[in-house]
Amino acid sequence: MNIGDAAKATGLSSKTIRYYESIDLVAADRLENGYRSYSDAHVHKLRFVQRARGLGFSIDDCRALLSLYEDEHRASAEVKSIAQKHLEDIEAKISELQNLQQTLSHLVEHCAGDHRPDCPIMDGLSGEGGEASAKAPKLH
Amino acid sequence: MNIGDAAKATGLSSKTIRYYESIDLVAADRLENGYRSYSDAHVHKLRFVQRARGLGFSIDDCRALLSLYEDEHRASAEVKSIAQKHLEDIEAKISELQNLQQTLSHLVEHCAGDHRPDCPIMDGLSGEGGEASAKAPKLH
DNA sequence: CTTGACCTTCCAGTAACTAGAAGCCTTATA
DNA sequence: TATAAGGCTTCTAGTTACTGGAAGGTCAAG
Repeated sequence: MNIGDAAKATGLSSKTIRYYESIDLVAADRLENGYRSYSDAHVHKLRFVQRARGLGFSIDDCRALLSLYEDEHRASAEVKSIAQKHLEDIEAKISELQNLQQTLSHLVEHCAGDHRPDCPIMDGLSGEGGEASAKAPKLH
Repeated sequence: MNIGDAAKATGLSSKTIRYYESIDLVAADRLENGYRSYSDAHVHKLRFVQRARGLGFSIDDCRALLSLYEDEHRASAEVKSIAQKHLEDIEAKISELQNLQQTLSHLVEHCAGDHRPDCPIMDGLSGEGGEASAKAPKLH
């Protein structure tokens, strides 16, 4: 099938599929006219990547997972280790965001939000009264 | 003071401060030798931005917040609206990540993580038995 | 034979920096 | 006074994972 059909079959855009090929993640065959041609196996790999990306795995993780996917003799420990690392990253990011959420919602709650200039949010940002952001770790 | 001292005073790197100037976020004066020169007011603005970034505000948000910061007649409602929008984004992202975390931790828990190839994580990614990632929204 | 829907490649832009190169300025020391 | 270390300058390019758009080739239908 052509790239458009592969796109429909996987939920990825044609652009994305071409991009994946350009970074040597999932290659396609070529027809005589230069068009890309996708088999069921190709589509499976693309869907695999689509699901992994949907779970937040990086492209590099996807690369590793794909090669394990194709490896008959893989050890599930290798897969698990990648997933566990990713899970830890996610959990760390959740904590970060929860910190931010706490700090921010505090500030927002205490802001009148009217026509006057007085604003606890601004005070927090300009460093008045305790370091509002002192504990807020960097995003990403 | 020179950029290096401003960096120490704000917790930002010199590179970052130059970058902020290049995108017209916080400009510095210039000495005769071409060096950037920072006053206390400059440093305050930089720290303001540093705190806002620490709370996850985008550069564009920072730009808006800075101009409100400098505006004697601002309405706190404007500040609050920016913060509230950001807070909602954060909360949305937390939910997304919590979804991923649930799905992933499920898969990870059920993976033996040994030398054998059988792997529920792989099964999930390859689409066997229910769409593991169907509900997982995109990150970012 | 032309229209429209495909397909191709290549270039640029996104967010917010960060790294590195090449070269000037300043300050301290031998 | 020469020089070496360190700080400053600008500019380019790389990071992540795509996305949009331009210019042009291909194919099926009417």
